[in-house]
Amino acid sequence: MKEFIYDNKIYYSPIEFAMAHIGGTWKIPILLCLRKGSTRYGDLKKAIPHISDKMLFTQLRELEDKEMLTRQSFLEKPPRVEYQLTEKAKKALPVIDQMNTYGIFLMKEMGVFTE
Amino acid sequence: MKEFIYDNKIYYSPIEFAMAHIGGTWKIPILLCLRKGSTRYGDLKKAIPHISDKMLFTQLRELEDKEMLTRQSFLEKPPRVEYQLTEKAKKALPVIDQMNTYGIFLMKEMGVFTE
DNA sequence: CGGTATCCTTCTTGATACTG
DNA sequence: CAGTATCAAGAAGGATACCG
Repeated sequence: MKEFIYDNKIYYSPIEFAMAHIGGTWKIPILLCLRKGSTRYGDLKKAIPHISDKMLFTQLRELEDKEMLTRQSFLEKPPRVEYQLTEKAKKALPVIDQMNTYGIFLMKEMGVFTE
Repeated sequence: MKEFIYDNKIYYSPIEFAMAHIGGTWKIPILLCLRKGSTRYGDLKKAIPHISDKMLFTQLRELEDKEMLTRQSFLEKPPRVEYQLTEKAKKALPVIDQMNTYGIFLMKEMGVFTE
């Protein structure tokens, strides 16, 4: 597999490319919350309590730039914004689920129990 | 899902835990090379030319600490060291393959072609 | 409500050089 | 051959405060 450039960044494998879309600490939790029904900024904050505003903000923008979600803003008072998964993001969900399954396997393997 | 602590580090989901094992830039490429038959430090260097010695060294140690590979050193001249995937790591391979498939899907979607 | 900006710290990665 | 050490640059992440 040859390396390639996308958006001024070099990638050496499809996996690196995939990781740019769903990797890092926050992207998967955000995508999972959106699947579970959260649509608004405040919903996401509640569902992921340990994320800072800055991280939620920057990660949402990155996901939007990568077309993993759409952002629709309504001109109301108080303001309302809705985030939705794109088809591209929905295709990632099975991968994420499998990763989750593997994580649970590892936790059992290492003797990590969660009550 | 409640957060949990393992090895003095806090995790908020099984996915984060899985990512600690196979995430980052280098762990997956290393695991894939070992699957493809590389067993020695030099083999890995050749198969992943853009990795620095420091990164290869530190990532191998981390993977060893996490029991994703075994390191067997032979007292010969010149020295010989062999790395092998553990069962735990082999269980990650389907996840990695699916991630690869998703990466290829994304590349096609974004119009990234590799000759 | 839903951001956005600034500053600062910490973690990750890279370059380089040296060793048993 | 297979590391190991040191230094530095850059990216990622957290704290805090303010805005439309």
